[in-house]
Amino acid sequence: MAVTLKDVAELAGVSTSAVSRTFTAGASVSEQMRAKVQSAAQELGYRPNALASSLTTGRTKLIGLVSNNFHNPIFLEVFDRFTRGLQDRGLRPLIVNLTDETDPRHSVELLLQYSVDAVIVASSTLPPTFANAFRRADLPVVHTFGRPSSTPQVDVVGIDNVACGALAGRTLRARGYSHVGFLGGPEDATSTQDRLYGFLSELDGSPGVRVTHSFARAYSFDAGREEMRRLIPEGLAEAYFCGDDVLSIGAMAALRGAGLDVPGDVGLIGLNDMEMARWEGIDLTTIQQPIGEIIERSIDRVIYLLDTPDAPPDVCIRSCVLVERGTLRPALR
Amino acid sequence: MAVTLKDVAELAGVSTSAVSRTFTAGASVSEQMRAKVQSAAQELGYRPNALASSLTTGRTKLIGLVSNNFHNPIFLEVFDRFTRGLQDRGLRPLIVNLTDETDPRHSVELLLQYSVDAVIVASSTLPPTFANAFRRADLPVVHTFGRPSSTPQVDVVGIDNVACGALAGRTLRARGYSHVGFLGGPEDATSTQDRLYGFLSELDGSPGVRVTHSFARAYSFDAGREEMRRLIPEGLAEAYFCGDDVLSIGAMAALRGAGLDVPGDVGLIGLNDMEMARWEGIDLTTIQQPIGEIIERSIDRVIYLLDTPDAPPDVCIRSCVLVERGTLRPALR
DNA sequence: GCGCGCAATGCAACCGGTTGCAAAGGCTGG
DNA sequence: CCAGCCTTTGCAACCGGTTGCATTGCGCGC
Repeated sequence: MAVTLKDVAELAGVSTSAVSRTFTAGASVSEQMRAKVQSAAQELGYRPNALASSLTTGRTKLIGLVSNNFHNPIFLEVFDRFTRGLQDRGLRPLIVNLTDETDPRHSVELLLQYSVDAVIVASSTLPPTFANAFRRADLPVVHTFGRPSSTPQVDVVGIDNVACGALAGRTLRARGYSHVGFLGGPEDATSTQDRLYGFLSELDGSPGVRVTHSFARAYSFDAGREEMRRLIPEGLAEAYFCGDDVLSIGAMAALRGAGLDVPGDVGLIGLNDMEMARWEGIDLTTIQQPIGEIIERSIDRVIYLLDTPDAPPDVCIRSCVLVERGTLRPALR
Repeated sequence: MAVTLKDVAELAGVSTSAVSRTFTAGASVSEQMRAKVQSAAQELGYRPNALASSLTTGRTKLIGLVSNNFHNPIFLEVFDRFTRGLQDRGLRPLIVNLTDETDPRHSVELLLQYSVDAVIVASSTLPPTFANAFRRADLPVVHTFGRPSSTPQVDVVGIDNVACGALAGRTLRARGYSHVGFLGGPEDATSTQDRLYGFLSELDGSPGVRVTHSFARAYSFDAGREEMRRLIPEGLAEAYFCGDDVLSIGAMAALRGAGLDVPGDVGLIGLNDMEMARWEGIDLTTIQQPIGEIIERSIDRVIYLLDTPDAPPDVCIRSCVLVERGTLRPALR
């Protein structure tokens, strides 16, 4: 069995309170006492039980990390940064992998049972209602990659997808493409809807630019490839703004597989700037989402909410920039 | 504040024991009692506190999941399967992201503080001593993707890397390549060493087959690309067995970037068969590791160890098969 | 009608810590 | 030398559950 507070107290010949205080920052303990306790603790190899102490302190330092993006390579980066960022700050991520089968409500109950201190929902495809459910259970929650709102129910950290759509539209227009396409992610995702809206609004009224759009069933390579293969016989646009990078890479594979050149015959622009976008052989022109900043901010915000549970929901939008690589033709001049 | 057992007991007008038993499978409770308690619990929205109960039961249902592979796309699949598999069985993964900076001992202490019931170490690059550290702390541990041993200190589930190396060697020989190369992962990883050993042993004494080898600094795209670029001016082998798929893809990018054709000028064979290996445009011939089976087995084994902590360490080896795609020339005939 | 066995229930101790409160001790200043 | 204050320490209650044990009550057979 594990070494307990009591064992240490006995060995040191002091009360359990003294031992507890030795391991509690800012408690009133004399130097001798601390030394005595620590040597006893050392000798026994004592480690305080974080879960037991959570009972009285009300803090578990456990943070629920909920996502449904376990198939998108970008998630590797997201996940790496979240786990590192949390553990660097003494917090532990408790992962919930949302699959199609799992009932969303179930994840709320689950995280409540483990008394997580807060929840991070990391997904651009989950509806706002999902994050709200945690809020209703009185859990601080941050929706990372969520849709910005002027009347937010929960904290949101993310990007302005409408602006990204517009940026993509502007970029394609500047390249002189006269027929551009939007090859979106799942139609019901808010990120898809917003990007399309921005894209269309930007190009609406641009003389001589025709815009078409369609949707892939998911943010995935296969979905991008399938949708592009479907489009080829129907007649292609000159360039596509794809839902995200992995979708773009799928679309690129379909195009090249059909003997078409990118960017010679068809241009592509993605969104995310995941690591793979830089790979030689892919070299995708894309809109960069500042993942690192978004995640840092999400963690900082979650920590703030721990001490300020009643803080009004805040929305933090980071701006995106174009990363020029090799899948669009050069700008007109 | 959250609803507690006591609140429910009060509302239902029964003892706290009765409420506790209602939520404990196999406890002695009458039907009326259960109904009464459940309706009270329902009314208050009561959820038992898993952490509090762990104090007396000694079970947290938390499983430490430790890895250092957060940059390899294969880990997406591994991670997805582990988190799903565990949660489907009512267990919660507690992630530890091992970075170069973090002291390995720290992760032991951390998981002990959270009283995890067991630990899964998912990595082919961590040394066996790492997993042993958990064992010494009396935690059941399974080393997934670990090196098989005839005198294991901990449970291991994985593949026979020596056999994989041999399979790769046989495959290349059957294709009639007369100069083959091993482009391994990090030299200090046991998986790299074993694959090289199997590869060399298999080809040793094959008349007319010359073998060279070198190592990339990591299992990553960039490392594979770098190493292949370094090899190009030095003179290439006709085909390479690469440390894993992502390394192969990096090597492929370097070759194609240098104007060489795969498999026309240089053949490639990888290991893992990650999702990306199937992508059009990659179409990598590779040795398939049965990830799904390995992970299922790891989880089953961990669950077994929960009830049988003193079970002698067991080694489970799954066999690998060649997946023929488009990066090797056809077999001789 | 009585004794017995069994199922259902409550009491209270306990899991491993934390913390308010009061007592003890040391130090200060007068 | 004493009063008073502050620091240090221990006691005991408590966090939210679980469980061994004793008690109660019921149904049954004779």
